[in-house]
Amino acid sequence: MTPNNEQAITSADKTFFQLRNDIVEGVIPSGCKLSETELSTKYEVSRAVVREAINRLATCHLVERKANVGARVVALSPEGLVQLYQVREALEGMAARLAARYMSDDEIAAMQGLLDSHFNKVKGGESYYQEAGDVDFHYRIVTGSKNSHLISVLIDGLYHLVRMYRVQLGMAGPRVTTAFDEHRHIVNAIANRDEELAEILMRRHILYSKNNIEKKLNHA
Amino acid sequence: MTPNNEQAITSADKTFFQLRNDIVEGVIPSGCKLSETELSTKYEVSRAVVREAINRLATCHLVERKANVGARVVALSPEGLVQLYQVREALEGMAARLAARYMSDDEIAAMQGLLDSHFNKVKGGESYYQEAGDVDFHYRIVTGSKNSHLISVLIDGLYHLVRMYRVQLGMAGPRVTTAFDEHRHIVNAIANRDEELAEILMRRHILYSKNNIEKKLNHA
DNA sequence: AGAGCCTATATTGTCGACATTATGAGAAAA
DNA sequence: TTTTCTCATAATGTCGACAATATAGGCTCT
Repeated sequence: MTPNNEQAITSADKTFFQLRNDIVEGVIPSGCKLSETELSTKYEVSRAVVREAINRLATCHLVERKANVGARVVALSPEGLVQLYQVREALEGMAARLAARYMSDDEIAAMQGLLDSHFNKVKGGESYYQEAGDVDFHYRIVTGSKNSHLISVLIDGLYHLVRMYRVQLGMAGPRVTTAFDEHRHIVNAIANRDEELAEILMRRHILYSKNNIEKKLNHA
Repeated sequence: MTPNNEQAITSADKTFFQLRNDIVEGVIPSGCKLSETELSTKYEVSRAVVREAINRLATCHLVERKANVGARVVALSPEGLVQLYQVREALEGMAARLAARYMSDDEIAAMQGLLDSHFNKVKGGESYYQEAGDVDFHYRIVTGSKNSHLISVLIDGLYHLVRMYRVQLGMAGPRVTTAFDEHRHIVNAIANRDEELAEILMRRHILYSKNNIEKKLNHA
């Protein structure tokens, strides 16, 4: 489960979160049309709140909207995945660089502790912690950048799309231990305040990750 | 003037564009509260369309919205500017890399021609073409990346904020000839299909640009 | 007088109805 | 049979009204 700091206060929030989850998890399949009236009856809210929720989904690139026509859930494609990871590489590379610059010593220590616990769990066979651990790791780096643009684009936007690809392509995925090693090296670079290395390692990490997921996509 | 490919078809579009322009140009000052009822009477549209427009402005980070309270135009700050340029550096660096990979020879030739014409104009003393030329240059690189995420985040989002800083800090700015040289080198790298160099040069170009604008901001 | 509560007011959030636009079925003409 | 025009229908876009919430000002109590 993705870290849930965001809490719904308005009704549109709730609808947005629910819709987003249903789309990411594939409950609402890719390419499906989102009818405002239909959803408003289904979720028992006004069409206005459904409309606002759909607009927000559009800014996340989870749905595509055409004026006077409606909104459809985005189609997943190899090109879309490549483009997504190109942006991730740029943005998370910068995030790692800034994390090396701005994270407090305490934050770094906490992240190291997190990695240790994950390592032990994976070593102990609890492989289902893998994705949560990966998400948590990237999440901390991004927030560690202290850059609100970076944070919002990645956490509010791209990460949900990434997860959508992962879920709908059935990525229970291997690459556990190797990813952990990469995480470890990145954290070390950050702990050493080596901005350059942190960025490079993060970019390579994401490139590997892309290649891994791409392989699966082409075989499916 | 920023390249206007986007055309308003719905009434909410028109209101959004108008509001965005008024905010960027400083007609609606930084930090100002955006009252839905007030704007709806002013622009002679329903509150619903104003609401939608404000929501879109929020996704551009041009206004900040709090539930049950309202929206305010973002405050400009040195930290905000630095963060903005950090993201630009990452994203446009990647855009230059991808432009070197994906732009067609025709597109590159056209961009070289554009630079030539700008160079002649600036040499001829028409320095007021400077900003339009700069915008056009960056615009072409970004679209040349063929990456829809990159394009939307930069062109629909960050560029308006960048322009807001420029306008409201009175950047008629120098740095004309040096920026042209940097542009020239970037285009050369792209023409040579040298992805690595294109990215590095673009990142440095944006760093210089940031330092230049930062200097002005601290003196003001 | 000052602190805390409470009410009045204005703003945002939500709703249902109407207006406008896209789309498909069906009829008429070639 | 195919094409094109028309129109019915269903969706989105827009609107004004009502409900819920935050804020400011005054009032009470100490």
